[in-house]
Amino acid sequence: MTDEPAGGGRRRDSARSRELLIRAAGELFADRGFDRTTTREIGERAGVDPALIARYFGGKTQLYLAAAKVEQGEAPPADLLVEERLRWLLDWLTRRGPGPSFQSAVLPGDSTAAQEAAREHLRERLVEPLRARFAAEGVDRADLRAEVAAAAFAGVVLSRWAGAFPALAAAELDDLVPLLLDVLGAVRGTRQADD
Amino acid sequence: MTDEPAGGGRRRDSARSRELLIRAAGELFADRGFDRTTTREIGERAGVDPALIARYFGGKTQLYLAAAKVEQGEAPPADLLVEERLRWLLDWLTRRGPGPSFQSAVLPGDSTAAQEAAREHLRERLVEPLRARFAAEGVDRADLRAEVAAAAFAGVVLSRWAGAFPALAAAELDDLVPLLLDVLGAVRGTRQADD
DNA sequence: ATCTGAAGACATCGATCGATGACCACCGGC
DNA sequence: GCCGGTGGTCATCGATCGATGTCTTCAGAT
Repeated sequence: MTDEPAGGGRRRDSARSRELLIRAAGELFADRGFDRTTTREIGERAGVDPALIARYFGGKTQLYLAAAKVEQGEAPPADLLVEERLRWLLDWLTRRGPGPSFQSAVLPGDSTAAQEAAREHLRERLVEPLRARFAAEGVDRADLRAEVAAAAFAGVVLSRWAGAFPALAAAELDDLVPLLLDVLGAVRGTRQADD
Repeated sequence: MTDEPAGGGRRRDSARSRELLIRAAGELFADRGFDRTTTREIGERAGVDPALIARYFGGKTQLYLAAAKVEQGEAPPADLLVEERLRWLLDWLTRRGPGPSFQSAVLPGDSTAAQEAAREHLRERLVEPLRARFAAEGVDRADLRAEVAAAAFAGVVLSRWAGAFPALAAAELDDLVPLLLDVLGAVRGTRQADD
């Protein structure tokens, strides 16, 4: 938190090491997911000995939880059907990577503790705002519609990051946002289009 | 290929072992993905020694490719905007699991050979029919729209299988199909709705 | 100057996984 | 009734990864 008044940067600083580990872990988890990220990679990127992960956090899983908590502070809940929110979230995800929250939605059987935390995170941030909106709009099956929209959004975000679809990966935000607004909005039922 | 005329079931039959391995591998890969499936699991489920995987196929990756080829024969390309096609595919995926084809769309960096084969499979089966349809309908950016629809569909299918979203996981096909038709169709642009 | 506890570096363990190769059992042909 | 080849079993290797424990180094109090 507080910068060190003594100049030159101190060499022995557990708080700083902790922070470096959390930052590196957040980036790597966001990029590769939980399983495919090794503690050795995290340590290397952070410039910190991987053994300190066990020392400071208790293990890889707890480090993940700590990183997820930090990430949660950065990304508030967002109603995907509000253009500026959608754009901001999409931009944030494009720069930072989708993170294990999204991957957890889509993959069976991550390490259970991390898995459940990530899914809860996702439900709070994405599904619940949509569900509340649909319920307020009087749409039936608000929960199902909200979940379908969130799942579709997750699919698009993850595919875009993974690079499986060339045009999607290369698409500009300005092209993607209106397209996604259409798609996600259609979860209410295009046929009757109550708006 | 040819069934054994000598009754009682033969005990030494490499063709049958191969087939059992492919079937078990297809199920497990579909359920857990490539990385999270071990050759030991495959062997156990198939009732065949895992060492035979290397013998008959050359390795886990080649076994995956063989299983994917079989799966490809079962699931022909499908235009997601045709209700019966969508329903059939959704039902097939619900029973069998999404398979690594879908997971590959969404995850960065599987084992490269398998990864690329799975993605190619997906592009042929899902994206191309949609792209052709959109192009025929005169919609601009047909490729991007087709990829967004495929990505969204992948997200829904994977989430449903993974069970992250309770209402989605519990939803009946009859409720899901019309909802998905709306969502995927909206990729053409709800606002101007050229239909 | 000395002592002490925290911070960090290093070696290594135990488990897992894919793959390999040696070995055994059976079947058909001569 | 030996014999060769095929199908199958088994022990084990090498690599990877998370975790643990020990040793060293340094900062600050006395």
